[in-house]
Amino acid sequence: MARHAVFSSGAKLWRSLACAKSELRLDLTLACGQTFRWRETSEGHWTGVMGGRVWTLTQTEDTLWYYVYTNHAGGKNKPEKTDSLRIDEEEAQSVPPTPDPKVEAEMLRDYFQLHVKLGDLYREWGAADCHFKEIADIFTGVRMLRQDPTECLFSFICTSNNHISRIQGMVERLCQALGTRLCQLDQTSYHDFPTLSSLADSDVEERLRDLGFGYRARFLQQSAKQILDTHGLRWLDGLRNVLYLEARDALRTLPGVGTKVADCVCLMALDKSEAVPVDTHVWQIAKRDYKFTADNRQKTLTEKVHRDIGDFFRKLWGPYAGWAHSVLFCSDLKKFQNLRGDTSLTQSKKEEEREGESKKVKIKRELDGHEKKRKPKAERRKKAKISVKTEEV
DNA sequence: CTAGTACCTGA
DNA sequence: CAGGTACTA
Repeated sequence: MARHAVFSSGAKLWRSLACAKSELRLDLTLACGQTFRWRETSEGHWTGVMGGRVWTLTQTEDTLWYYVYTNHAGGKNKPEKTDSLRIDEEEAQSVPPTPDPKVEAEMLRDYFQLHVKLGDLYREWGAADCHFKEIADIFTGVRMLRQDPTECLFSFICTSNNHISRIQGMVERLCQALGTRLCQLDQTSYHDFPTLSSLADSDVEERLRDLGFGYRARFLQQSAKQILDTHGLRWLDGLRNVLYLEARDALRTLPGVGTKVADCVCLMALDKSEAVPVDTHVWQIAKRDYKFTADNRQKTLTEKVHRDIGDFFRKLWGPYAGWAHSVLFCSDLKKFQNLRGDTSLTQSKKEEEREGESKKVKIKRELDGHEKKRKPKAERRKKAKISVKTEEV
């Protein structure tokens, strides 16, 4: 049976890419909640599915090492159930992985967006924001992935009212139930992310409910169906070519996709580096570390708070605000607190300040205050027929 | 535009 | 309650 590749016992089977740890930290980038598809299969080794292939990644100080698995699950590599005719046109998309070092290196460069010089950005953010500077030296190399739009969207529909560990399990079950099987390594089988048409099948809601998806099961199936019925297979990918706010509004017409999820997909899959996903957690960060106070002490995360916090961070960090946000987000995750040294002390000091609730510094924000009025979701549906030029391939 | 509430499930 | 969204007052 095939095993997970380990660098120390077969280094010559691996390929490499020059990439400093300051530009990319696999552990932080792959486990900070932007993707739910990678696992640390042995120390420092991360295994997952990307671009229809199974990879194991590891890194040394100046090098990113990768191993691509070629052995398929032989014969029965279809999803458990396929009763859709539309499958065929999609299968053309998932290229059978013929090993090609050039292609694979390029896939990685694209996935990790290595053309973006993270070190330079860190310096800029640190110069503009002293709190960021405190964090930056420890949480280096937190990089935005360029994920597949379909995978990103449907993964994040699962995140509502939910926590990371459970989301990971759900996404795994989703792929297992509806995705093409790629290979098996040790006891683990790896599946591709389901296609839109397999997600749109009418029995999907019930199947996913049985798998513990709760009310999100309906959202997943309905969103897939709505995309195929009213826009088409390539629509999501096409949103990479339109402006941030247009893509965001388009996504929000889908069931189960609100402001937060739309911003996640914009940032993580649609090349909108300025998108800042605001959840309760980010709101806490804004209040605690940036003394951000909404004008009238909002109780809930309203549309206005979303916009104000997003604008605040964009003004502070600039056009890559979404990337900077992910660094702070990562640094605040419980599972990474062990990395903090001295800063955790200043951190707990800040906690105390928050308890005290004594001094509130109002931050001035210029509000353009002109947002288009929104219709109820059901009505918006048809209108979202924004024609989008699909990407030339 | 804000506030409240239901929605699945498992800690 | 948890990294929300949809619907209603």
